[in-house]
Amino acid sequence: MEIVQHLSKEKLEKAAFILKTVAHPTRLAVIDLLSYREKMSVNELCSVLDCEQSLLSHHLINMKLKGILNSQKDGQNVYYSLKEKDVVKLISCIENCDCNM
Amino acid sequence: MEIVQHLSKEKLEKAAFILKTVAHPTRLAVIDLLSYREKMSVNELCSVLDCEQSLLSHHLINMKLKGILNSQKDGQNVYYSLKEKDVVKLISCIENCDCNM
DNA sequence: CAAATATATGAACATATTTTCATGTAAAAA
DNA sequence: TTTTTACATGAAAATATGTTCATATATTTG
Repeated sequence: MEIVQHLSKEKLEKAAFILKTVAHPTRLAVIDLLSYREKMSVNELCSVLDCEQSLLSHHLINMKLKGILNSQKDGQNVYYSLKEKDVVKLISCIENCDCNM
Repeated sequence: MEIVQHLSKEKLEKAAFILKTVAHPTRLAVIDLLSYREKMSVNELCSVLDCEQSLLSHHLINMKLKGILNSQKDGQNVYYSLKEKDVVKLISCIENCDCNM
């Protein structure tokens, strides 16, 4: 009886890495919003999400760094958009789960 | 121009919560293994995953607590199985993502 | 019953993540 | 050209998570 893992250590680490950068209410909300609106400025996101500017900035920059978001400067504004659109699927995927809390 | 979030704070928090408990290489590996094998004992998981017993136990109990796993004692062994099978989808879902690292 | 095996537990420690706050920079407006 | 607006940055503080280690408990075996 031989049991082997079929997912490599690298794949597991990459998957965990992506999941971790998504696993936060604010960041999920950003992803969700950007799945409906092509792009949004930091300010717009700030007010919709009711999140402090600096904190949101940290989140956005982090998500960009990790390949999930894109940013594009236009005048004073910086518009963020989804780079990795597949992450949106994670949301609908998780909505079916019925885990305890 | 009115922008609203369509996901409630509760939904976002629940989703982030589940994603967080999944977002770890070892825990992902457990989920993956249990998607192929109905159930596995702590010992089996330990050796396949090459993970220290106590550490794995902590992970398993945590996942059980959070509604992802089930456990069932049989003699000296404790068999863990997937309770929330939908989480398996997260793995294939994430495998398509192409984020930077 | 003593020893061995399988698992759990909890505290201490290490590390990582999140949040806050004060301040910096660049563009636009007054 | 000062002020305002939008955003970024970085360090400190707060919090959460992961890991280790020593030990406990239950079950089985000799």
